[in-house]
Amino acid sequence: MTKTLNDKKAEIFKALSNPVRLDVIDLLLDGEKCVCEIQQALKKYEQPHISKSLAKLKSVGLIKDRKDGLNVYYSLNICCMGEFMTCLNKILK
Amino acid sequence: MTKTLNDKKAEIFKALSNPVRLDVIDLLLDGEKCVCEIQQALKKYEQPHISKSLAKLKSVGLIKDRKDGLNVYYSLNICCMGEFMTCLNKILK
DNA sequence: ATATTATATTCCAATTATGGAATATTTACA
DNA sequence: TGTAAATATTCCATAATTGGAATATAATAT
Repeated sequence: MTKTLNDKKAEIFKALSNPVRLDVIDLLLDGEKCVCEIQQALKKYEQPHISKSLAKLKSVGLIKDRKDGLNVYYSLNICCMGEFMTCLNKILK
Repeated sequence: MTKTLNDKKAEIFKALSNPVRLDVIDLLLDGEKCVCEIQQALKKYEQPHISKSLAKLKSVGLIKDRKDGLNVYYSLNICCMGEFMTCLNKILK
């Protein structure tokens, strides 16, 4: 069965529907980060958990990656994320 | 355990992570609608399914309702929804 | 009171997500 | 080649979501 527009949007929202992955998004809103920096900032989560979170966000196109030696750098791949998060923050404050 | 900001945001995104509920959001972006109008527009889904979809969206504060006789009218309760959907549409086009 | 219309809820089996633990891959450098 | 550091993947038991079917509620009119 072929995916509708809302099927694809639902996948994007599903990728965002997890607090760990939202913690990652928050960090990337501040600019590109390597995995090691993300792990450093989110020490409370296991390394494989963060790695899987990044993979999920990447799989729906929300973030992109770039390799440099041993490091992998991730950054946001969708411009309107910050605006929407700011809006949600206001509503939830 | 007490909910963090990102726990609450995750719940909002979870509510949005379903194509039927996104179909409902699309309709409400056009303005307030009663359940009967939503059912009319989304005939392919069962009535209880639509009712549950509305309940889920309301439970996280994305939409609000208003009763008038036998009818219940729903409308969006978050201003930045349209803007973000437009952004996603562009990316997914 | 009863019937009708509009909407909501409950129950449930099947599917999918979650995160921990162990393991694998990739790159660089001695 | 061998080792270490950075990152990714697989496996798995538990938990959560999904949507259909049946049923319930609420408001109005007769």
